[in-house]
Amino acid sequence: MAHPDPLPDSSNFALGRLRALLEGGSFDKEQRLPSERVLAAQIGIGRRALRRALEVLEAEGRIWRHQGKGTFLGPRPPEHPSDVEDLSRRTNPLEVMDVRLEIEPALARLAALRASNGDIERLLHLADKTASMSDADGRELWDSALHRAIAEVAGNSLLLAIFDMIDRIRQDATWRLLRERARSGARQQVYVDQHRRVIAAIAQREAHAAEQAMREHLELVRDGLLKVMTSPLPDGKDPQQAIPENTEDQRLHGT
Amino acid sequence: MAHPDPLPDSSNFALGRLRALLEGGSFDKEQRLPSERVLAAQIGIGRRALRRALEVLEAEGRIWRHQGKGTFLGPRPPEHPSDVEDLSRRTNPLEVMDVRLEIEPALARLAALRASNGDIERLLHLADKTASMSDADGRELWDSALHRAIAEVAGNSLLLAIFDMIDRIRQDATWRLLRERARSGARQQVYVDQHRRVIAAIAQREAHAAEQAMREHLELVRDGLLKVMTSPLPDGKDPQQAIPENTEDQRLHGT
DNA sequence: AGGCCGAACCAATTTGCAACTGGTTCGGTG
DNA sequence: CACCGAACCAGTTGCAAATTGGTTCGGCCT
Repeated sequence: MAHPDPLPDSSNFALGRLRALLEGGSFDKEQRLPSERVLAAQIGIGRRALRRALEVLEAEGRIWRHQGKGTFLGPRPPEHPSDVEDLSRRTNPLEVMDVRLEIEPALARLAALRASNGDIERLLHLADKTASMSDADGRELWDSALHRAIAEVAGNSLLLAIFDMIDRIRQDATWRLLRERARSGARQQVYVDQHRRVIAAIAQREAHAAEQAMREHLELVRDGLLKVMTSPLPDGKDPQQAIPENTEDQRLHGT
Repeated sequence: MAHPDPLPDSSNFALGRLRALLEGGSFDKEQRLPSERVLAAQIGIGRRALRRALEVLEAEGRIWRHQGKGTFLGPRPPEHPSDVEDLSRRTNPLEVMDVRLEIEPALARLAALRASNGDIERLLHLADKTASMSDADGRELWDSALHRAIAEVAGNSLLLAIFDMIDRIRQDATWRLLRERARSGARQQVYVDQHRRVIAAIAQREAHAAEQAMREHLELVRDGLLKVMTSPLPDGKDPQQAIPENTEDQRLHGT
């Protein structure tokens, strides 16, 4: 009886009954099955026996179940991964920077190709705002607004949505402390200059220059982040405590 | 009095009063202002006058407002763009394919570097399932599950989240018809072969081959999409009606 | 003892409703 | 004419109730 294949239905009446329903394509062609309580009553068996049969079908990949939702036909759909809280727990700042280095230079290049004069005025205004902020919190807000404005100007709605997802993770409170330290001191002025260089390239419609300027900017941001993460704090605190475990470098194109 | 600068408060008592509050950094250092009704009562003016003053402040970028939420200091945050319905209305299949061509080859390469034997078994099982489906709906489901499994194996949580966003848009009902046509006929068998080639490269840990195989697969999918979109239907229907206006080719790296 | 059923409870999700917010219109007042 | 008060519309949030799968328990039958 130690048969490795769980298919024989001989030992289970409910399983055969369920398979018949599934193959029959019932349920109004919807993917959702009735609730376990209803289904058990329909077949005329107990809920415990029904669940044992459903476990088999789920293991075979014919159905998938989720607490609070129901039981459905077909392969299990992806979990909703856009929750910023969950996601910012699973990823880490270096992953984020690698993806930003992949996305934002392309956005800057597209922005250079499509920016109107009004767009450029708006970017300059945001750059001024960013530079004029005195507190770290204000800098973060306006810096984010500037980078997003560039993404808007690029005119690719899907890339903009991807940027927004990354940006929301970036602004998560967990990493605020880390980024404030990476942004502190003389680095801030360099960032301001780099912002202006990106916008200047966009204003002159030099796509490649804009792409390169953005890449240099983000590489400096990443380098600052790396230094903060790997070097100990002057007062002795351990910076690693704020960083999830997965810190390996994952280049996207370095075949 | 056609002064271009909207700053003079002389004509408006409420505006000066509001500016004083904003500069004073009140409101418990929170970004949220009291509701219009409360704020109007505090200042001692009517709601209509208050709103006129708030319009000026909003145009200057000092505050932003949203119905149902409230009035806040600082730059306007990005609208939540992860709603699949809104997003699939704004983007188009070609934008999606361009981004997929940017993301998924990288995922295949990473998957080749990190796949365990169990992962590879799972990918093969999904490929078999995809190939065995007889109806278009089933093919779509299992094809999506296969591509996502590769993204899972890649092990970069942020890229996985980005893939999921794209995939949810891809599965939107609006484009179902279009993709079914692009997938029809002999093309289906080629897709099956390409899937197996990608998985074979992953199984042999050949990162570059996996990346290239995935790129070729997606390029063929995009070409099929292009043909369907640009050529008229045999029965005379206009395929353009299902496609938003923004159909220009937006390469991400073709400087 | 083992298998099954009914019932109850837990936990995650969806749904519906009430409260609140900005957006708008209307009539009244000085 | 500018302003106010009030009412209503529309979008958002928060919370409680209902629903669902996940789990445990006691009782019944073979």
